[in-house]
This record gives sequence, C-alpha cells and structure tokens, in this order.
Amino acid sequence: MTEPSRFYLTTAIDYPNSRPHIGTAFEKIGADVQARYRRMSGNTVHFLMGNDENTIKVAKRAAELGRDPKEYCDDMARQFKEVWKALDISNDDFIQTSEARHHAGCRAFIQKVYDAGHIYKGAYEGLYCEGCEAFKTEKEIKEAGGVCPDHKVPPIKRSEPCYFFALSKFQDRLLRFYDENPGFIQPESRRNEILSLVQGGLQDVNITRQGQDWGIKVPFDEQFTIYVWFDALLNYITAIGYGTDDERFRKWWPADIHFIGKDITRFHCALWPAMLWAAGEEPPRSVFGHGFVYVKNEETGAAEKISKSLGNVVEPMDIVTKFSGEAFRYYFLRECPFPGDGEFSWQRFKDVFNSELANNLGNLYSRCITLVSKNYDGHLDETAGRKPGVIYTEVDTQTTAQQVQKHIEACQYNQALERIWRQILDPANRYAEKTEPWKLVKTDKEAARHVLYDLVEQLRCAAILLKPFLPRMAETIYRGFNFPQPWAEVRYEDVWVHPLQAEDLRVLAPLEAGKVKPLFPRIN
RNA sequence: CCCGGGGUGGAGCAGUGGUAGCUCGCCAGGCUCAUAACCUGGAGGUCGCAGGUUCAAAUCCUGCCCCCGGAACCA
Repeated sequence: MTEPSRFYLTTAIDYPNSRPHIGTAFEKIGADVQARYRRMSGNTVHFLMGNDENTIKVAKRAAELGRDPKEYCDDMARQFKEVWKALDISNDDFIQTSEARHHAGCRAFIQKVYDAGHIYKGAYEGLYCEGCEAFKTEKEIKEAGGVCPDHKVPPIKRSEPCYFFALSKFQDRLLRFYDENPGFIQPESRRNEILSLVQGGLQDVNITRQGQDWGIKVPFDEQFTIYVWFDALLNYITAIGYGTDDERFRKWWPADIHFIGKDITRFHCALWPAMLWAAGEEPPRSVFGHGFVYVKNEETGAAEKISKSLGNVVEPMDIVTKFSGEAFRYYFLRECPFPGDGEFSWQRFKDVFNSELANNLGNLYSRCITLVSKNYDGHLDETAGRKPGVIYTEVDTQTTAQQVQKHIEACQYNQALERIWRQILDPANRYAEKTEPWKLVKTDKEAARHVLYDLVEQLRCAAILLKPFLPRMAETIYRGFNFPQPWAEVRYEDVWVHPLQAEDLRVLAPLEAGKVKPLFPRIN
C-alpha cells in the first residue's frame, strides 16, 4: 500500500437538511474500520468527516424554521456528531463548511485557480423556479412531472452571468492519470464507469451563483458565491490547513483515500483532480466509491432506495437504541458488501445478530469463561510461557489473519468478517465439542486445562482481528483475560506471533455466580 | 436509445476452466460447559435463456431476455 507513516482518509461531507440515515452511516462505518485498522498497523492516521453547509437548501431550511443559518448548521452538526459517536466513529476532525478555516481556504484556492487562468466568465442557462429562487436540475423537474417538486409550477428558462471552471481542458491529463494510476478509482467497476465518462468528453462547469447571501463569496467578484462542488470538495484540504496552515497541509496532503458514495464518483475522480491541478496541487491517491444500502419492503420483499417520499427512512439511532452501536456496525459490515450494494431489514438484522453475535461469538466467550472459572477457579496453572495448541489445521491463524488484512485493505469487510467466523470461531466451537472439556475435566484435569487454553487462544485472536470492526466488544473479550499485550498496542501480527503469557492465564471478566454477562443478549 | 452493475437451492451471498460451496431458514439426531446456545447428518440448485469454443464452462465467446442504478446540487 502507501508509505506506512501517515494515512489521511476522508468521508463525503453530508447535507444537514435532514438527519443522517443508515445509508449515510454505512459510509462512515466503512471508513472507520479502515481508520482503526491503519492505526493498529502503526500509521499516524488523520480521519476527517464533516457537513456540507453552504447550499441554498440549507439557507432555505433555516429560514423555514425561522432560524439563523449558522445556528441551524451548528445544531445539525451537533446532532450528526451525536450519531457518529453512538456508532463509535473515530474521526479525528469534523469540518463544517461554514467555518472560517473553510471559507479562508476556499477563497485562497479559487483565487489561485483564477490567477492561473482556469476560470472564465460566461452565462449559465437553466431551469429556474421562481418560488424556490433557484435553478433546478432536469432530473428534479422530470421526476416531479415537469414541475418544481416544491412549488408544483413549471420552471422557466433563465440565464444569468457566472464563472466557469475550464474542466474540459483536463480531459487528456485525466485519462493519462487514470492510466498511470490504475488503483486511483476503486472498485474496478467504478473505474470503468469514469473512464468511459471522461472519454466521452467533459464540459466546463459553472462554479458560481449570483445573489445569494449564504455561502462563500468569490474573492475576485464579490457579487457571486461559490457554487456546490467547487466549495464542497475543498473541505478535504481546508480541514488540514490549506490557505491557513501550509505546514500542516503539506504534512497530510495528498489524501490516501476518499470514501464516497458511488453516485458522486465523477466529481471526485474527474472534477476534483482537475481542480487540484489547476491550483498546482497533487490529486488524492485514491477514491473509493462504495455501494448503497437499500431498505427491504417487508410487504413486497422489494429493495427500495431510501427516501423520504417512500417513507422508508431508517435512522441509525432507531437501531442503536434498540440494539447497540456494535450490532449496527456488525450488520452493515457483514451483510452489505462495501464495494457493492446491500440491504437492510429488521428481520434480517435480528437473524444475523442472534446467529453470529449471540450464538456464535458471544456464546463461545460465555462458555469458555464459565468452564475456566467454575473448574479452575478462573486460573489455568502452568500456562505461563506455554504456546497454545493448534485447533484447526485447514487454515492456520497466521494465514487467516493475513487474509483478513488483505480483505480490509481492499475494503471487503464482509469477507474479512466471514473469515474470522469460519476460520477462528467455528473451529473453536467444533473443537470444544470434539474434546468435551466439561467431561474431560472430571477424568484428566490437566488435559482439560490445555484444551481450555487452546480455546481461549481463539478468543484472543478473534478479539484482535475484530478490533477495527467491533471496538468495544473486542476490547471486552480481550480484557476478559490477562493476555500479555496491552490492548492499546495489539497489532494483527500478534495473532500469529503468539506472545507468550508472562503469567498463567486468568479470567479477569467480572462474574456473577461464576458466569459472565452475555456480550450480545439474544433478541426474541 | 446509451452507459454501469447484476441474474447461482426458500432468503442472502462466495466462486473467472477440472467432481457446485457458505450463512440463515427447514427436517432428523447428538450433546448439556454455554445466551433454549453448541455439534453431526439430511432435503433442497439442469448456476437467466439459446448457441459456440474445449477432453472439460457457473467460469471463455456470440446473440437474446429480465432486474437495479446512472446522465452533472443524489451517501
């Protein structure tokens, strides 16, 4: 991959018109696993998230509520952050594009591009709704049946002066760049899409709006504000100091990976590199366009796009409060392939939770702890300095750990988790069944002790491998025993290095009548 | 019309040339340490359709059908 020292990753910034839904959260979780994994791997990580606030819609929404736009944005940002916190998203920074650092960086950037001659004045013609006092896309109008979706009146054609960014000039350079950097656009399917798009020719893009109060003023012509993408994309650099702290900016740029939804791939893969070149900066190292989450209609069985009009919006907190942030993370990481699309249904959620988290992982943890605590008073003698035995020979744990690493690096989180379950946890349950330590303890207590030591080793491996995915439960499992490595310092290598116990293995988990509290209580 | 993705046992997926695999669900046993959890076995698929290449195709080629998404303020 990239140089091991620093790793800068971002997610798309969200519109604060409405609260985040499970699809928005899907992206953050996928990025979070990557961030946590990189930290474990010894990288100095900077993980950025944020909200995209300089839009007409935001100003309008605030006006509807009779609130000051900035105050409204701050309140929404607070709500977003609450959700991300509940999901244990480990972002290092959260940028709001209404912040001064973003405004300053944006103005510096656009001025530079202007001075370099990549911006020219022209006129924009589009479909305009007088009720909204805004231009509408053809798609919006078409979907509403030829009228404005908000005001139900047909739009009028309107032309206004504006500034264009000369994107078309960068077509050849982009194609050359894709060719020289085959890993730039991920996954592969997205790459093909962008390739054909750019080969088909690029149009210059309108980057300003006239007569808006809310937003960033164009420094070389203050009657205009910067329009959407030319503002939003810049958050990735203004957040790390572009235009305000050059040293910091140089430290982190270029980004190692931008996580975005597949729908905005074109902006990140075509427009964004061109903008950066125009300002004399490097493009990001890679862009990952993840899939979408659809909601299963329980009546028809059909997968529906999440939308307010369909009334099928599921908010993360709906799930988190009923289950947990960990369960939420597990479901989407295991059930929805990150590069492709996935589906959510409450029934499926329950099934996955019960079979994989409660019955498999949680139950293995419970049975191991009980066996050790009840039969050995929580203390396995003579395990200090002793290597655990191998319980599964088809695939050794080193291979498994490396397969998991490979999958994480390719953002194939569902496959990484499947490996852990099939190659670490299932074999442990089978091994317990085969060796029957609950019986063996009555005839050969020493042999049973070794069996239990081997079983607990599987929990140790699973906890380490699961650290980026289920940070809390992985820690709970790990701290249930006196494993030698401090939790904060464990790395994937520790899975196969088997650092020896300095002292005999002991159960540290709090017990009641010799039993632990279930990690994932079954849902009925 | 164009572009992209996809069609594999009831559901969800893996599988890019060599006896069709996994999870859930279902059926039957076993076990009883554990969260009525765990383990074993079983039923269930002509891998969208039709041709072709090959000793051999879910996998490569051609044509067709169907589903989903996209075309520039939408994660």
